[in-house]
Amino acid sequence: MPELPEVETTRRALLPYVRGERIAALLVRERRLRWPVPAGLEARTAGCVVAAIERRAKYLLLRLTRNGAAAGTLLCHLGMSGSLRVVRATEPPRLHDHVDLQLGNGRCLRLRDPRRFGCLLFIAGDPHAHPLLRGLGPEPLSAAFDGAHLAGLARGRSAPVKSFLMDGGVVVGVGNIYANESLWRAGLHPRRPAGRVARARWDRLANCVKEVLAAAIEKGGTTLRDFVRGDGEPGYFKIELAVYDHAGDPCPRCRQPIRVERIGQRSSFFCVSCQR
DNA sequence: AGTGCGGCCTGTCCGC
DNA sequence: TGCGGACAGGCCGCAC
Repeated sequence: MPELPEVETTRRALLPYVRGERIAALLVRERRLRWPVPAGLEARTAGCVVAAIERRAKYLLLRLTRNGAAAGTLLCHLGMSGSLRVVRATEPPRLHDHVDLQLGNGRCLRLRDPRRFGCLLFIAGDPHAHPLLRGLGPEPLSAAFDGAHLAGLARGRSAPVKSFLMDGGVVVGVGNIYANESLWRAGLHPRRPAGRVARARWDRLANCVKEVLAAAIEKGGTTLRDFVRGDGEPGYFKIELAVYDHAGDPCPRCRQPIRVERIGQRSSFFCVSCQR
């Protein structure tokens, strides 16, 4: 399940193989993703150069140029089962390999997404003005994300702090796993109403989010080779998780058993003893 | 405006 | 062993 660290790891892994390469052809085998892959995308992208790969939240942005001038952006989201890999153009596609971006260097950027929660869209103008990106909160690892930002938005909000933290308008890239881990690290009970979190605790939470995500990205760097080896699965890395999927296990801090409850339709793992 | 929830999908796991 | 059902997940879009 690609969360922000996985998406960023993917971006870094693809960059050396894709940046500056010409698109020989775009091949779409399955258009039915979260939104249909736009008709005519093949013609729009063929001959373009992938000038850069950026990331915004969990979206990857492939900046295209034609004759050196901006020619639009491919916007890709991996949903929860998606992966992007660089393979040799001759490698036969497997089940759920929906899109190939065939490159001039004999390689191929291959999108695989069994559950089809992901998307591949084209944006002609400024991608950050696109409805999907326009309303997003700050990047969690940027300076704009801090305790003051969280405290300001939380004023008067009754939603559980966990739901608040997973709201993309508040901060991007904090999915269920990292929300659980960050709240445990910060000692915050996931059900506490966001409007009733003391000011100093927002500073702590912001720092914990940054630490958890940065550590995961660092871990991802150790498995970069898996992404281009072209044999098996895209090497999602294992991260040591303190609470997520550890119901009943002892809390690493106080040894009390980890509880699991549903908050906002999501499984929430926490320690009743040291999260308040 | 804020909040909660349904729906999109398939692979995996569990119990019968 | 085979089968059905629950569940996991991000996140849009709707209803209140």
